[in-house]
Amino acid sequence: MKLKRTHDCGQLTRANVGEEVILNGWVDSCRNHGGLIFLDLRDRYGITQCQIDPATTVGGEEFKTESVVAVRGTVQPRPEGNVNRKRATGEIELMALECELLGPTKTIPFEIVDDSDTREDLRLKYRYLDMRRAPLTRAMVFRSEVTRIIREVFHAERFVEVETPLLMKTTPEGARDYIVPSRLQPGKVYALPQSPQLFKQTLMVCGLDRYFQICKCLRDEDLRADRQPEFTQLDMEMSFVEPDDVFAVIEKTVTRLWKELLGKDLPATFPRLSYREVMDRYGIDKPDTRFGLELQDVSAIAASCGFQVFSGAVAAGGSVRAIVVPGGAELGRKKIDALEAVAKTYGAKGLAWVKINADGFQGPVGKFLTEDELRAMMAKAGANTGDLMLFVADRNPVVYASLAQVRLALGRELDLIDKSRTDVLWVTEFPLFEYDEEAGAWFAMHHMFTMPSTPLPDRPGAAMADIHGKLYDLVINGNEMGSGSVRIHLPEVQRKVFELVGMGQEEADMKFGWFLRALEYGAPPHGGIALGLDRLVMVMLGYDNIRDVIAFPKNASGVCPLTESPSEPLGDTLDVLGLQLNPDFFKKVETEG
RNA sequence: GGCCCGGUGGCGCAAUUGGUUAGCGCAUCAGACUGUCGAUCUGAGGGUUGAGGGUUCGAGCCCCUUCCGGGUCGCCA
Repeated sequence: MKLKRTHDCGQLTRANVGEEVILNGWVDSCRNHGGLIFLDLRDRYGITQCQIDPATTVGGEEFKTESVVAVRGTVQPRPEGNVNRKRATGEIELMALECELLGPTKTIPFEIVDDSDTREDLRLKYRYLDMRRAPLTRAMVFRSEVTRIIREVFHAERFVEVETPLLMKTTPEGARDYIVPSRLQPGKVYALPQSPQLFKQTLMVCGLDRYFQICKCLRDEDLRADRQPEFTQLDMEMSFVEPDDVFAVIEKTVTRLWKELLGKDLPATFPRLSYREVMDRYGIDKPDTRFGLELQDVSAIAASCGFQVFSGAVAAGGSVRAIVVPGGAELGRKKIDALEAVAKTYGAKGLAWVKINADGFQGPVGKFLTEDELRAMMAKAGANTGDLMLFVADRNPVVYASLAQVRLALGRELDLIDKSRTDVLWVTEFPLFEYDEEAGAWFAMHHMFTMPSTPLPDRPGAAMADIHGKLYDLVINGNEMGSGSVRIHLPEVQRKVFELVGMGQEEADMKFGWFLRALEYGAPPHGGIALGLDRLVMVMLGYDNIRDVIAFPKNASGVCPLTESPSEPLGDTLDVLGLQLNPDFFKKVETEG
C-alpha cells in the first residue's frame, strides 16, 4: 500500500483543519453527484466523510460499498449548514487529493446496517461482514474491556492467573464430554474440560492460595439462545475462605465492571437470599426481582376445600400456589390461555384462574370453591377487586417451575420489568442433593465437591434432602451468572459424598483417585466460583443472544456456518487413531428399536 | 428426541376463501446530477416460491414426507 494511514476515521475534528492526512478504511457509503463524490470511510473508530472531485483527485472514482480504500487529503471545515451533528467527525471533511483501492470487494450478500434483520445463519456464514456492524464491533471491544478489568481486579487482589489443561481425564458426570482420541495411547481418550474444577482445587493443594483464569469450557449438550457448546468462564478459587470472602471479590469485580463500563453504581454488597426463600417467593433459583407478582401459598386453605384438584394436590404432599395479577381481571381469555400454555410446558396439568370482579367471582375456579374459601385465598394472597388470581396445584417442583415461568411471562407481557434496573443477588444454602425420580437415585445438585453444611447421613436415603451445602449462585436480572461453593478438602468427606450419590469405592478411585490422593496431603479449606463470561457481557450490553457477544459462534445445531465445522475427517486422520466413524449407527438403532 | 414458528429474486418482506403474467423496498447494472450524509431522479436485469410426492381443472397457499434455520422442553454435575 502506498497510502498508509496517519489517523483513524474517528479522530479528526476542527482542530485538524488544514492538515494533510491519510485515512484507511471501508467504504460505508459512496454518494456520486456527478461533479463530486462523497465517500464515507469507516473503521472501528468512526466514520469520516471524504470529498472526491473526479476531475482532479488522483484515483478518484466511485468506490463499491465495503471495499477498502485509502484517501490522502486535506482536512477542511464543512460549509455552513452541512455539518453532520450525528458524527464526532461531522464538522470536517477530507478534501481528497489521492485515492487508492486497497481491497476490492464483491457485491456484499446483505446490507451492513446496525439494526440488521438478515437471518442469522447467513450472518454467521459471512461473519466478517456481520462483525463490521457497530453492535457487534461494540460487543467485541466491550468484551475485551470486561476481561481487562477482571484481570486488573484479580491481579490487584493477589490472584495468580494459571492455565489448566485442555486435554484432560474424562469424568462423565454431569454434561456429556467432548472426547479427543489419543494417538500415543491407542484405545484411550482425553476429554475437553467441562470446567477446570478439579485442577483449580488441586492448585489450592499446591499452595497457590488464590487462582483465577479466563478459560474455555466445553459441554456436549444441546444449544440455546444463551448456551454454546464452548463458552468462557471467569474461574477462581481461594484458600482458607468462607463464602463471604468469595462474595467480596466478586462484588468488587462486578461493581467495578458496571461502574467503569456502564457508569452505573451497584451496591457494595449484594443481597443474599436463601434457596428456600427464592423458591418460596419466585419458584425459581434465579429470580428476576425487578418486578413483583410473587408466589402465594394457599395450600392451607386448598387442603380442606371441595375442589379435588386442589385438595388432592395438597394431600399428595404437593401444594397449591397462586400469582395475583393486580388489575388482571381485564386480561382476555386469549392471554390467560397463553399463560396456561406456558404452565403446561413446565409440567402443570392446567392453570386455574379466577377474576375478582366487582359483582363477583368469574372463572373456572369460582365454580369449585365456596365464596368463603375464595375470600380466604384472596386475603392470604393479598388480592383485591379487579385482580386476577392464577393457580397451579401439583407436586411442588411442578408448581414452582410452572408458576415461575408464568410469572416471567406476565412480567414480559405486561411490561412490568424495569429494564433500567440491575438486580444482583446471591442465592445461598442450596440443598446438596436432589432426588431424580426417573433414575430413582440421588445426585449432587451442583457438583460432588461441595462441602456439606451439616453432617452427612450414613447411607443414601430421604435424609439427604435436608443436607445443605455451602453453595451459592450469583444472579443478575434473573440470569444465572455464576455458581460456586466452599469445597470438600477432607478426603473422607469426599469419599462419603461419592458413596451417597451411588459411586462405589472402586469407581471413585478409577475416576477421581488422583484427586482423592491430592486431598490426603495437606489440603487447605478452600472455595471459589465460576462466572459465565459470555452471559455476563450479554447482560451488560442488554443483548438477548449469546452469539452476538462471541466472535465466531456455532448455530443451534452446533455448526459453524463460517468454516462449516464439524466436517468429515480428512486423509488418514482416523487411521492414525485406529478409529472408524459410523454415521448410520443412530439410524439403525432407531429402526431396529 | 418432543413441541412451536419460519423457509418466496442477493437481502428483508407481500400475495383475499386455492384462481390471470408471483408484487414491494433495499441491493445490483446503465444513464442523469457540484453539497450529499443509509443522497436523489430515470430506466433495466434478476424467481423452477427449500426439496420430493399427493389432492385439484388449477397450489406460494391444502395434505404427506424430508431438509435447513430460530425458539423452547428434555438435557446442560
